[in-house]
Amino acid sequence: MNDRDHLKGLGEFIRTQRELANLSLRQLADLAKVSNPYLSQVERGLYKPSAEVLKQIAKALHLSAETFYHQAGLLDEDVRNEAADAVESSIKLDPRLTPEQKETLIRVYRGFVGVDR
Amino acid sequence: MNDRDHLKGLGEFIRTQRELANLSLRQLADLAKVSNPYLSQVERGLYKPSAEVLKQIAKALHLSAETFYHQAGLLDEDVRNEAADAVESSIKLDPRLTPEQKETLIRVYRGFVGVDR
DNA sequence: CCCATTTGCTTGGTAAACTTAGCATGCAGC
DNA sequence: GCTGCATGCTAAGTTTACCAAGCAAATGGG
Repeated sequence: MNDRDHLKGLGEFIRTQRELANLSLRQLADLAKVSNPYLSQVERGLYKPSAEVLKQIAKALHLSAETFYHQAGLLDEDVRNEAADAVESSIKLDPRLTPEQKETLIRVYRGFVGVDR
Repeated sequence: MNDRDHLKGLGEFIRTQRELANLSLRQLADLAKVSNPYLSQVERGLYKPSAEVLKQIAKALHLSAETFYHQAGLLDEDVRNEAADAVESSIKLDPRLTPEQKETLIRVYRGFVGVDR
């Protein structure tokens, strides 16, 4: 098991978030005040960004720094799979969703993770 | 105004905590798995430790990593829509989902709640 | 006193984070 | 066709986090 596997995960996570925000690599790099080649390398898992860079990226994407630290494995706690139930329960608790929409989302989610309840 | 001033604050903070715990520099260095010269330099504000080192130090001192990140100025911002974003962030953190699946789920979710970011 | 141990620090080096300049492709308008 | 601009990437360099070895001052026991 490569030590840098979780790094790659972090990079993919950043790239996904960037694309969800419809930002180009250069745009995000400017917002986060890092060079674009460096961001490129981070997203491909070649380097692990410092916490400050993570913080800037988080800010640029309007996400919490905690989210990124967690993804980067920088927050000590529990590698528990409570994350799985977190998706379903947060869906169930979201007041903006109708019951039908909740059901749809959970179905899609379970299809992805292969849960069979 | 020197850029390293807040760094010095962090170093002093670490040193204070270490002394409060009655640990020698070398002892804490061992616990945190860093070299003792390096810890010495960190405490005097010469270097800014990575988040991982901070995490190890926090653990060794039985303090929360958040405390240190905050002290290091790595955590300040953005405590906003915590509840409203619960669905999205839990999706993002779910290790069983591929980036593509996360993207799909979030798109569906945003479609439902009518978010436009 | 002497020796051992512990304290924090300096020096010199390596590896990795991060930058600047530039390359290649793709797409818009002319 | 070109031209210009945006995209992401590579190559080569600088900076800095971090380590191993070792040094000087203090402490304490014999």
